[in-house]
Amino acid sequence: MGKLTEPLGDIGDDECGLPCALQAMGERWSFMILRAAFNGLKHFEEMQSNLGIARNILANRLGRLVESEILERQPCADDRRKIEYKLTKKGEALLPAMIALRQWGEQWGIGVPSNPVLCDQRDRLPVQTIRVHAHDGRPLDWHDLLWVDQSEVVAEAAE
Amino acid sequence: MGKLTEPLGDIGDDECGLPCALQAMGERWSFMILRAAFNGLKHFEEMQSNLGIARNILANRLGRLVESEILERQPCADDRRKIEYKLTKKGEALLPAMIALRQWGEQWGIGVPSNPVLCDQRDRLPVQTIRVHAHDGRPLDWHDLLWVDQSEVVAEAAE
DNA sequence: GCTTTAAGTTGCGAATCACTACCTAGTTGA
DNA sequence: TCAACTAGGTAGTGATTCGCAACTTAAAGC
Repeated sequence: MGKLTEPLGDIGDDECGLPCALQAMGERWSFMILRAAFNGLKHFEEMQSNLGIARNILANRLGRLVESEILERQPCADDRRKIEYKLTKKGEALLPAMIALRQWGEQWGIGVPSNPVLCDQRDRLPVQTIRVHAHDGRPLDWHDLLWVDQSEVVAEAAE
Repeated sequence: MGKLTEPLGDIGDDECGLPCALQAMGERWSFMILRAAFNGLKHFEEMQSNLGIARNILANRLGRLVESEILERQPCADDRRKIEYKLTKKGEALLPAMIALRQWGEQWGIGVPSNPVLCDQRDRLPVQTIRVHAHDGRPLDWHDLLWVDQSEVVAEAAE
């Protein structure tokens, strides 16, 4: 039977958040379902027809996302056949990761910014490309980074 | 048969960069291999023992990442048995997406910032949490966002 | 030469995927 | 009230993929 507790066979977590994130989001369709949720799709049939995913896989993924508390599952009041899937805070927190991935795809896959463009509601101007920023706001690249042991960091940051 | 060109059965791309990104990065181990690359691991055996991934899967994933031009494959000059996998520019550009995912895992999975902490080399202070920013730098949440048609955006941005 | 090492490949059983058909509870409407 | 329809699944089936272990090939090292 489908062990729901450990979908990805033990990706081995030292003390890194990435394996942990992949535990919840590492499967093929997870990001696409999340995108659908961010785009306002709330119901099973909606997602199924929109994504073209197999019904049993969608059911399985939705169950897993609910179990991971990325989505919330609540029966509709007005039509008790319907079930509404909505993003939790934890789910919403995946937005930067999703946008970063999307932007990478735009830039390196499709070649040009895809349509529609993600904008700020306030001024309708496109959002920035997602980057890593230093604490003072400077954008950083890979070669500007360093892994520091937690104890050292706390000491210095407390200054 | 192993069509290498389309690893993830047709995730259906409207005009979004996300499906495109998932085409290259959507498989179980891809992010873990990428993390290894960012951490300086360059060789097959190194990655295999470090990640604990099956040899054939690693070989397959590496081939795919090279094919997607995320990694570059070059024989070592000093020891011609060895092959060096290194990140391309395209691969390095995945850093923000990877860090965003790692930070999400830290915050919502493990619960606390994991060890070691990612810092700026310059001042050894931790980097910011990755977020979506408006063009003027304001951090944005999901509800602050809006999808705008490209034609409209260009017109307004040209101002 | 003989052994070791790096980077794969092959074979096989187990798990996962996608496709289609079926099921069940709630709703509509005649 | 009873047939038809709809939302959200489950079941069965075959094709892929995964993970493990064993084998291969080519280059060093001694």
